[in-house]
Amino acid sequence: MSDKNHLEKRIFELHAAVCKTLSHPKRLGIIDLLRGEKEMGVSEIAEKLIITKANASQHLSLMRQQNIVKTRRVGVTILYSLANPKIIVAYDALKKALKEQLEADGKLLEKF
Amino acid sequence: MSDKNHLEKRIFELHAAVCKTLSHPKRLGIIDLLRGEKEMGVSEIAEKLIITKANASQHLSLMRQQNIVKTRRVGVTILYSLANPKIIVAYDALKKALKEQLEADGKLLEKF
DNA sequence: ATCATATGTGCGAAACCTTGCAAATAGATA
DNA sequence: TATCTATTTGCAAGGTTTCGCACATATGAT
Repeated sequence: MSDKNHLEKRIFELHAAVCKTLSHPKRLGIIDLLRGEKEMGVSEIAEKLIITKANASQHLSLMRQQNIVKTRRVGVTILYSLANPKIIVAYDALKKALKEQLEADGKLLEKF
Repeated sequence: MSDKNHLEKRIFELHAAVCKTLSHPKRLGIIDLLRGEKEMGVSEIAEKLIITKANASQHLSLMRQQNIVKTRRVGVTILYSLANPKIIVAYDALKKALKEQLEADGKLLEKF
């Protein structure tokens, strides 16, 4: 029991760590940019999200540590892409749950 | 375009806010306790997670603000339950993605 | 080797999160 | 009303996150 509880605790911690990485609007924006097998360099990502390159690099670095994105070097640029496309499934499931919740609350946003 | 971008930004912010709420081990523990239409009082939750009642109440309050849990009063105790069971779908999807990632990394945890 | 360009890193300030503890509240029941 | 119990809230300490800025590094081309 102590063992099982400890394992469960570890799992919650890992799960929470990934959620935490997903819990920033800019990082969600990055995931959305990269969905569908896309690859992008830091500068392009920074430009589309309207943030500094350094800041984009910081977020990407965090996401790489969590194995949410992976990198590939092509010449002088580093292309980022999703390391685990299944993350998108969770991303979409949460978005769907939120959408239905908003609709139920009458605060519906079309285009969601 | 400015409008669409702004809306998207709002959506990322909402999505991120919910992710943030899900990004704490104790709160994931609470969700896990409440899955499957279960209802529980603050004291019982605090006891099972081995945290103080005040702390459990603090986490629950945060989750109620995000409409992740809802409450119902029965006599002197306040029963908490999941407000939006679809959140569990996202929760499980992420867990599954993590599981596969860990297995691919060779760091597999059985019982996950 | 030197330069130009694409990324990454270190640092400090401000904002934010988590916790325990003590005190406050809200119903229920006598 | 007085009181009991379950829950909530206020607060301060300590920790973490995010950001911009300046600087550092890496690769390719000249």
